[in-house]
Amino acid sequence: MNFIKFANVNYIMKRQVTLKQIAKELGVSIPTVSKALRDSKEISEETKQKVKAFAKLFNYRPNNIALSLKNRRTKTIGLIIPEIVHYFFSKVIRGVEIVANTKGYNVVVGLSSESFDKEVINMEMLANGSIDGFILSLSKETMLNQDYHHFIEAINQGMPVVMFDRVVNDIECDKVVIDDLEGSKRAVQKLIKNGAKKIVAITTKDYVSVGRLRTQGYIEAMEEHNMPLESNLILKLDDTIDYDGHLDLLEKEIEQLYRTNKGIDGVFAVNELYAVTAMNVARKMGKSIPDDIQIIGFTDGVLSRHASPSLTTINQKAEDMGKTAARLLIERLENETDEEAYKTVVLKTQIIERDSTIN
Amino acid sequence: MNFIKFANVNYIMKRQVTLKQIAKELGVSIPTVSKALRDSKEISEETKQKVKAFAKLFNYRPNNIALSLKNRRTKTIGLIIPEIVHYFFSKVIRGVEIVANTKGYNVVVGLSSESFDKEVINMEMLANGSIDGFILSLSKETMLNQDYHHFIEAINQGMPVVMFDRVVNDIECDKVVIDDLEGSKRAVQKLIKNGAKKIVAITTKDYVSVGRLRTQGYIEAMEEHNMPLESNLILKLDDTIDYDGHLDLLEKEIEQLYRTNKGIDGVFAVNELYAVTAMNVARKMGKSIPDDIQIIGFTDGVLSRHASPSLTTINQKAEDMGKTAARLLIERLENETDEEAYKTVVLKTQIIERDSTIN
DNA sequence: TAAATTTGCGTAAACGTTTGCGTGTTGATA
DNA sequence: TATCAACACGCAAACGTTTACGCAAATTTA
Repeated sequence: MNFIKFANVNYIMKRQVTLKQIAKELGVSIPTVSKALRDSKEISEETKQKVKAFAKLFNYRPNNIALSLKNRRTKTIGLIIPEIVHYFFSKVIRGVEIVANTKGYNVVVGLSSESFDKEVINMEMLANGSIDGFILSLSKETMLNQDYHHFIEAINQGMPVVMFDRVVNDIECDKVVIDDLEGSKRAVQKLIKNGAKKIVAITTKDYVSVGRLRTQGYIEAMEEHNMPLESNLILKLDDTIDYDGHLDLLEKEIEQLYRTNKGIDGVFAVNELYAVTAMNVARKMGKSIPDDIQIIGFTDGVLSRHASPSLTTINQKAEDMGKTAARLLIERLENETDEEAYKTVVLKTQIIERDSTIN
Repeated sequence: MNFIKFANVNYIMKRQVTLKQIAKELGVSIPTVSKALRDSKEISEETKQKVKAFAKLFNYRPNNIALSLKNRRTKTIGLIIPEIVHYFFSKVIRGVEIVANTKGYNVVVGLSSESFDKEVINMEMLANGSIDGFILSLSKETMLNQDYHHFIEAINQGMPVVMFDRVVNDIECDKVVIDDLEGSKRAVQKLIKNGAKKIVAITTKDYVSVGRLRTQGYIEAMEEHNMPLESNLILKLDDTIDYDGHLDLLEKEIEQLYRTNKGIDGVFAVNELYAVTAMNVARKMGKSIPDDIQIIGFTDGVLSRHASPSLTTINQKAEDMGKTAARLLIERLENETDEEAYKTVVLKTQIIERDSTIN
């Protein structure tokens, strides 16, 4: 007999009790126990009482794995994200968790670390019966490679997939995105309306789908207001993997941008790291925010909120995105009906006004 | 027959193939297929070839749930954390993921949201066979309640538990913590050595174990240097749940602290939110950092790194903590040996020098 | 050529459930 | 008292694996 000790008291270690053990102990069959616990009318009141009492005493809980095997559904969602130490993605996780849990689902998280191979491996680890469906956002490498066979295979095997934020249009599955183009357009319009004359965009290379759309939003807003649209006003940064010194390089590039383009008075950045760095560099160069330069960044995260002055941002709706993705997936898992109606939900962004713009 | 479509090509939808189907197709028994795939010498070369070819063609993968049931181990770790939109905890997750994945484990994440009930519910959802062991950090409410029955029950049922960061000493299980006391002591010593004469501590209420220890570190350092130790130099904040306006309140309290204690020239904060807020408030009051006031915060996160000036911090070793916890758990899961030797691993912190102190 | 061994496969049981169905016992009805 | 329904339970099969064991056929040995 095994013991465990707490506060100097020894507790008998009772391994998780099964139907079999209850049945044996009570001298009935396993199905009888099962039925008694599920209140089947096949079983007499007396037996039910007995079984229930015993089950309660020994804290019986049906083994989830056995149920999963029998039901051929695990009530578990696989969530693959490119990076977890990241405000946006951790908020998405939270959204997924909240909806999943209220519907009785668990969430297993896989990290691709922006790597194609890890994305594939993670999906393979989960696709063998461990989960009922995927929620995922593409790694940067996958976007570069444009190799989507692992998604196709998953869908192919009847495993529903919901993509969010970084999606691939060609694949037929449910998707959740925000109005990247519209949102950036409004941000740039706000800078223009606030009187900015020379606005730069700090963005990523075009293979990042959301980066491309946000850049496009900047361009359209500028064009519609007949603002000077020069290619050197658009700084496209290579944000592959964070390495040490990444931040230094970022600062240098932005400083360079300011120096080669005198008179910049507006900055539109596609993420909050770029925005806050743009602000810090400007301040080090003696500029005042928002009087000399106004700044708006995408993604409303901790950096924006706690920067000084705080940053005006476009809310990326991370938690909503997670919740929506989870709802879409669970709906598809539980309604075998409307087989082929894949949806793409577009979430509306809004501008959170803070102190890096004139309000 | 079902189809899926990609790039305008129809693919036949092949549901995950099983041993049974392969057996039927090849006219052999299920065990033969199983053995063939596992290269058993009971099976002839010829049959092996045939089976393997077929399995490869149909991309056979053993069903994980069935394996879990048979082996009575899921190769899945349950990770319960109080909050996910949080630099420290998301880094811990990453650490756990990395180690878990390299050892063939999955990680299912549960969020307690600092709530006792959710912590219990999450553990119950997972403890019924879904996972092999827990890694967890206590919710604030649990620390307040001091109700640990759910941990005891888990351990009681033979489910190993590893606690990290916010641990409870009375429970016998593996633990990973950092040298909170030692680390804070060194931080405060640094401020003293740098010439600070009037140092405040901004900390949490004492029921938060790590807060208590860090406060204790401050006190010991102050005492050892014969510095004035006044109770109004220690600001103990109630950091239960983030509600809207939480930040405003925080700023007010800190401003109050500065106003009632003239001549503060050193701040020791137990987390980076407090540190960055202390800095922002000081700056708004016209103080210069680090010339007028030097600041050191616990936890080396994004806020500290991207604040301006950047914050000197104590590295909380989040990723190491996750990795260590995962290693401890997996070791216990895989070595049935050394039954009762529970370990507590203490990770050493170090000070990351940045611009909020004179270096 | 008979006996012993090896080879190659199938059977059965197990992991922990649930559910359809069969069956013996009880009590009521004719 | 014979017949029938209702009751209360057990059996079997199923989910997808793995593994110990049994057994016939093929091969080797004496």
